[in-house]
Amino acid sequence: MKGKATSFDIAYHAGVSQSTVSRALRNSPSVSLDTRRRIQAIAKQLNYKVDKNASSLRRQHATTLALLLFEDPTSDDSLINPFFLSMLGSITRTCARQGYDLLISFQQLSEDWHADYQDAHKADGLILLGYGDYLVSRDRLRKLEAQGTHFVRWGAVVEGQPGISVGCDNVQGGRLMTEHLLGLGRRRIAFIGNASAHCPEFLDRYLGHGAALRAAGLPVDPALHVDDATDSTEEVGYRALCDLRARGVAFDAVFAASDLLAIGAMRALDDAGVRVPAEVSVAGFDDIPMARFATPPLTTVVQNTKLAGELLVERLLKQIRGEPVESTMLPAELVIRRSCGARSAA
Amino acid sequence: MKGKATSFDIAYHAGVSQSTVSRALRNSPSVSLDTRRRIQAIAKQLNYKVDKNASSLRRQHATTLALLLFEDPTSDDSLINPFFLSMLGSITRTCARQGYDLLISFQQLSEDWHADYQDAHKADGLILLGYGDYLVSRDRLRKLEAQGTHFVRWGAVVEGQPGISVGCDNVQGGRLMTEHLLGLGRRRIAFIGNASAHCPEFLDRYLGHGAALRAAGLPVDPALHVDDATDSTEEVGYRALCDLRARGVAFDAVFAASDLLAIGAMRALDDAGVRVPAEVSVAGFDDIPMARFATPPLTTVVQNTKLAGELLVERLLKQIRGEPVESTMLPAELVIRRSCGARSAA
DNA sequence: CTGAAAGCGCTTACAG
DNA sequence: CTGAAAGCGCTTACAG
Repeated sequence: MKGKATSFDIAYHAGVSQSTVSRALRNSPSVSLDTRRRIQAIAKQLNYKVDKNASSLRRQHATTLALLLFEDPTSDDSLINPFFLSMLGSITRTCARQGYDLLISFQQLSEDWHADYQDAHKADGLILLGYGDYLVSRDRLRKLEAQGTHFVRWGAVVEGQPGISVGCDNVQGGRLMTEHLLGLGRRRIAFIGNASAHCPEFLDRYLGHGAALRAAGLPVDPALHVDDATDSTEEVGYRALCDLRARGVAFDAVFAASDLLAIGAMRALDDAGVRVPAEVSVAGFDDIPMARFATPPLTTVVQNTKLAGELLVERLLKQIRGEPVESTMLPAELVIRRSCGARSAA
Repeated sequence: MKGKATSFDIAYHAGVSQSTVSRALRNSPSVSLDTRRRIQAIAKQLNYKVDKNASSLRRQHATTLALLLFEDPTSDDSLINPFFLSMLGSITRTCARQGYDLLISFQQLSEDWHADYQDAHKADGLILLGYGDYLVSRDRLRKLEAQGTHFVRWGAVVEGQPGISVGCDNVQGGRLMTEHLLGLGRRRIAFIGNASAHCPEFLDRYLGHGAALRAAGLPVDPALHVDDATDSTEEVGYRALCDLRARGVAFDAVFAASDLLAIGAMRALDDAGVRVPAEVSVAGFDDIPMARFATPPLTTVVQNTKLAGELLVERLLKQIRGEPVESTMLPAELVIRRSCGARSAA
């Protein structure tokens, strides 16, 4: 027994042909139960595993998915948006449950991430995660689609976008949060987050925010909008809040388009001696693990990442099988913590 | 052009044999530069990628590594220790830089994780991450070693352990932190974390803690040690602190063997109306991202996860190439934040 | 510097 | 229910 055992070794030990071994190991009913059992026992005993490369090559199917996490070129080398991390667990486990292996790669938005994985037959399909400029990634998505690559992405469900997405109902999330803030008696709500096609998720959250405002008969004041916050980092949130104060606009609440932005904003508020939530309410979006450990604990919008991961994998697998699939929107839900304060009156 | 292009297609277009195409694409100097360039250009134009399965099968080398994150069976389905997450980025990037693909899988400690990946020729080696009972995993490690599987693990560097490890200098980290606490005037330091061979990392931290105590001429009081904290979760930290208080022992500091434990302990302290750090100092270990957002921000021990990831990959690759490798210990460093308070005197 | 040929370890029609 | 044979798409001695 030098090197790994092959199906020929098993065949020899079992006294059958190699083809029968192959069938038995795939549990083909055309092999008698007895033989099947016997072969499987020998395989186990010899510690035999079907060679994945040979099998994939022959079947033209890798039984592997690739998870591509793409980040802004600007972002720090070691920084991963903690939000995606929560999804990672769910995706990994769902793949395992389905018998698929998962390749993972972190890509700069600038790189040629659309290539490789499926072309080289490494994976049967791609799962795409990552913020970053949507208008940049859209072209890549189109190319992927043109090449017939199977892929699903997490993100805003946008009309006429290439491929299919699973995303949170960002409009609803934005609306719910602003309604909550209004219910708390807040009237001048600053919004931090770029609201353009570059950041469709932030845009939707802003749209929901505006809808809630208008429904309450309140104006949408552009002076309260920090529109140049495209990246989701604490630094950007910090600066956004400083800008807001530098402009001299009055506000009694801050709704940040992500938790990281909100946490940065809270720190700026603290540095400026503004009390949260006594003077200003702060709200975020995502419910990353550290949201509950912020000071004060952050009120935010949860997205069901467990379900999201499952849907992403399931949709991709369906697509690979040639079944029809559609984009899906997951409901958003508020988590009320202390950063917005309590209702002022009954 | 139906289906993906193969090397035969390229050969046809270039007017050479398929073998020459294969050589040219691997950049073999035995093919004339001209021909090489021409073939590479055609390949690019046809969007050709070498089939990884065929290549791996033929070369008997997958150019793929597998990252196995193993967790306690007890831990929540979606919970991943945030500490490992920081390492993930570094590992992924290092693999990419070396031209290796990375498979990822989360395994329950109870599963047969030692099998599969290398036997099925999916990966050339394994990277093992995860706390959990070391005495349980050790047997698996031995089996891996007996099978000739290449692997490296993150964790305590233990005398006579199977395989090689990259880990933090936990003894040093424990010593530094206790010295810091002592320097702050604390004398009754509770330690949360199981100190046995089941948790060699916690054990080393405890050993360092004890060494610092003894060096200062202070006793190591077993009453101050919560020894049944084997899992690294906030809940366990919370309970540990409650136990400590229930026992009625006095303490002016808590050194938790991990940040998650420390954060749980701080919450219990807060619930009990004990002020941190005014009445009790709290320290952790790991420096997970949320440590700085805890209330108060947590003083802890940083481990260089970027370097750790790089070393893990580098060691594994060396091992695969048959070069000699050794376990390595990374230095530990304190991050002083507010949870321990300031020096009482000058 | 290039080509013809063998073979990596499987899976799967095809024939019996 | 089982076996002999072809072939998945490469890489690499071997020969020229």
